[in-house]
Amino acid sequence: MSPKKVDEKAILDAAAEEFADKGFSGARVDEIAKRAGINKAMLYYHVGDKEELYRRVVLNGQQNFMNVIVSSLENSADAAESLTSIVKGIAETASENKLLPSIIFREIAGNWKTLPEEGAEGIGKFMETVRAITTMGVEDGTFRNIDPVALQFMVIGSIFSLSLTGEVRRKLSPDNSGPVSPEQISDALLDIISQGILVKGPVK
Amino acid sequence: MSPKKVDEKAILDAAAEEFADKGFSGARVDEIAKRAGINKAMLYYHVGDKEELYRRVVLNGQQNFMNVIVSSLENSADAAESLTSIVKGIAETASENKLLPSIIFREIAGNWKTLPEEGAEGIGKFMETVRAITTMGVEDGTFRNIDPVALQFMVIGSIFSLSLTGEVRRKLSPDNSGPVSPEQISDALLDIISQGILVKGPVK
DNA sequence: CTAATTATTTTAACCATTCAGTTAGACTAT
DNA sequence: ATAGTCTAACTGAATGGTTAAAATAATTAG
Repeated sequence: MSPKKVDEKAILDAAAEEFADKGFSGARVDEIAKRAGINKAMLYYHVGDKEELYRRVVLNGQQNFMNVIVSSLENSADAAESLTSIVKGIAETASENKLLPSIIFREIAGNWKTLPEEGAEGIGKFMETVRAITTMGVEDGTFRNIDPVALQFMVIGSIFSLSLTGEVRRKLSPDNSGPVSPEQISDALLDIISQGILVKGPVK
Repeated sequence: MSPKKVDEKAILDAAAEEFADKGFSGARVDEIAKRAGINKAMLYYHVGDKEELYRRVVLNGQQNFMNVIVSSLENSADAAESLTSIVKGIAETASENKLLPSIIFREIAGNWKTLPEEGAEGIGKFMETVRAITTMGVEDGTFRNIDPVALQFMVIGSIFSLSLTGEVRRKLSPDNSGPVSPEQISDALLDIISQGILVKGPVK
């Protein structure tokens, strides 16, 4: 077995970028090859066809998120801490790696029709995890009796839309762009989620 | 000027469905024609090319949303009421009409590259409106000092992701699917947004 | 009112291009 | 020589868009 000249990671990175930008049907295999600086045929030789590229890219991204989530849970004592940690982790991961958020947003938009089997499985696992946290929080009295699924989609929908639009917002109105960095995003989100928006005490 | 035989609305409805399902690049003009029950050439004759179809469909959907928002604001006395009314209105519109949510989600995913000029403008107006509400709420002391943009994306990201995934969630786990109807969605969202998730009083 | 004429609407077949995927063979290292 | 790595050029299918002519409706002439 001789060493491969072509860096497989470079191909997958290029594919990730292209899929994130254009979606599965919009992505061009020639463009992926070009971004990776190789001949298109190499792409088929080393990785496989367009669907295989997509599968690999989705799985990679999913693994990133699952790692963050799992380690968040391991290092947290109670539900509130878990949620905080997960939100921070997701925001962080989403900012480094816009590919999965954008893919998931597209899949949501298109009713999960392009998603490979393994992808659906990973997302299912993520959903269960968040639900577990919320349920735990409700049962031990830390959280009010809220809908776990609603919270789950609030978290993911909010973080992903904030992460994906950060750059554009900053470009369009640099002074008034709202949260852009992962820290800003998770802070803003956690503040609203945990405290709500209403003033509770007597209005001064 | 003789009356047109082909119903333009039927074409736009078909286009909306196809674009919502597959996105701009995934959508097939032949499929749109088929869904509308007409010959493909008719589509070019009566409406225009693929981009024109997209433009029209996006504008239509945007108008829907703007109508809801404007009438929400007219009939509301203060910021809290406005927000409640807007959330309900958006949830309602998003459920009847999944096309704009899915288009917006795709545009967010792809950094607004496919969106026609007029579309960007409409979305900008929507953003300003929500920001105005939040700012008002903060200034009159109804809301805490929260980030308006963060709230805006929480609202839109949450409602859209909940609306778009409602069917799938119900299909996957009928008993534990979370909010599906527009009422359920807006109630759940408003509950969390306004109250937060944490138990405020002493834990029993 | 009917026939001829003109204008509009519809269709089937077609064209041109894009694009995923292939192949035959060149190059390189062992 | 042999096995693995790479490339330019190609192929076939899909698809956006066109067109020439048929069908239908509207208008006018007799």
